[in-house]
Amino acid sequence: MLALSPATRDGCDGGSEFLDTTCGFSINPEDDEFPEFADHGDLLDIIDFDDLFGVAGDMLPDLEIDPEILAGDFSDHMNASSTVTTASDKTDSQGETNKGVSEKGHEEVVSKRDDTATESVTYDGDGERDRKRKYPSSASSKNNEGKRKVKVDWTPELHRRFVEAVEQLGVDKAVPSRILELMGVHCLTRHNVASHLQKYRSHRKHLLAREAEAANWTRKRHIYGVETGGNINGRNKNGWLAPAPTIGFPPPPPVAVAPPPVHHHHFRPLHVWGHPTVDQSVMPHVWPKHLPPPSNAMHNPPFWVSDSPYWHPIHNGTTPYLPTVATRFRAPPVAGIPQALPPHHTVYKPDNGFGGARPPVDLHPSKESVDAAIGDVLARPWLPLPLGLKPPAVDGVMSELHRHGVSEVPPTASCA
DNA sequence: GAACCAATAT
DNA sequence: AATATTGGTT
Repeated sequence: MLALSPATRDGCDGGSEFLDTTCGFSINPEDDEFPEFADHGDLLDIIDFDDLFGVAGDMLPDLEIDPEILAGDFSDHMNASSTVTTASDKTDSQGETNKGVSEKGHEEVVSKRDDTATESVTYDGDGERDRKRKYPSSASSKNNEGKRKVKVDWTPELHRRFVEAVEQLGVDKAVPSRILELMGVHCLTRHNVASHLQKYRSHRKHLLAREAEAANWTRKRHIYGVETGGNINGRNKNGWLAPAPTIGFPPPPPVAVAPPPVHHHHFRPLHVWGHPTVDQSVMPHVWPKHLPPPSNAMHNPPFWVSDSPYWHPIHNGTTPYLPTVATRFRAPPVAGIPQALPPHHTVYKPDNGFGGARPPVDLHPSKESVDAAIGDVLARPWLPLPLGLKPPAVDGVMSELHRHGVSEVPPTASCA
């Protein structure tokens, strides 16, 4: 793979051999692991490769190899040094100089393709799939006369810095040039950042709209539905602060919160787009794939399953945190362990997506409403299911319980 | 020249 | 389909 330079921001971790003052990246000639990190046990923990690159490994950041290197013996170069430098001191069409990256971060993930290269090479750590073309023809075939357009690989680390910069500036005041300054990643051009910013805003807009609708839905629950589990006077029944007004979901419990997954020591790895953090392998096959999973709590029950998708603001305690739908899901109560029973399940109403007066019944609830309804069910599975949701088959439940060591099921609580 | 947005390419 | 880049406009 590329671009995992273990150099730290203060350059104190002995990763200097990987520290590239230009836009560099590390290549590992090994297929299965990243031996250059072998001496940095923490790094292996810090970096969740599955999160970063997806289980399938097909969303790996691409690596562009300097044509000069490609012209030569590729493997020799790889073996000679795990750092390959490209895109240094190049000028893009705007005349902005790619000054290169002086990586001071924990794990620099910066790469940049050079379209003048005749080949784009991807190293994804998989011998079977270690090279592939991406955007093979664009600049090579039609922009070959000296223009040096490079395609930026917005790796999670790069994006993390981007988001940090945006948040630091404020989303409204964040303009490409300022972002670029704050990021301190000099191999990017203003145009690169502008493009990314455009997408970021677009995504954010979408996200906010979605959350607004979810919040709207929640609000309607309060207005029309039954009290939903104890949001009283801004606090829920356990005394936690109510969620922010625009966020319709409860915040993570402050005490009973399970620590984040143990492999996330120093930062929560960011997603590559389209690659959810949640381990899909633990999901029931029947789970609708467009819905967030009901957490893998059955295996390792966190009470708070949270993700930090690529585009989301970084949740480091100092920056705003926008919970996503996925963050609403908590572990279902364990069979046999009594829990305080909230009064009722919410009465779910179809949602036409608009607030205000009681909406006319719409037989096509929005996806958000369905998501929220399912989320609510998962949060309070002991309550009757809302209309339209079917309980799982008893057999399935029993076998699942057996799998988790629950062989005895107490008599029916008959609270239906 | 910068920023934004739409179109286009991959 | 998602994402990055390019090009046009302000």
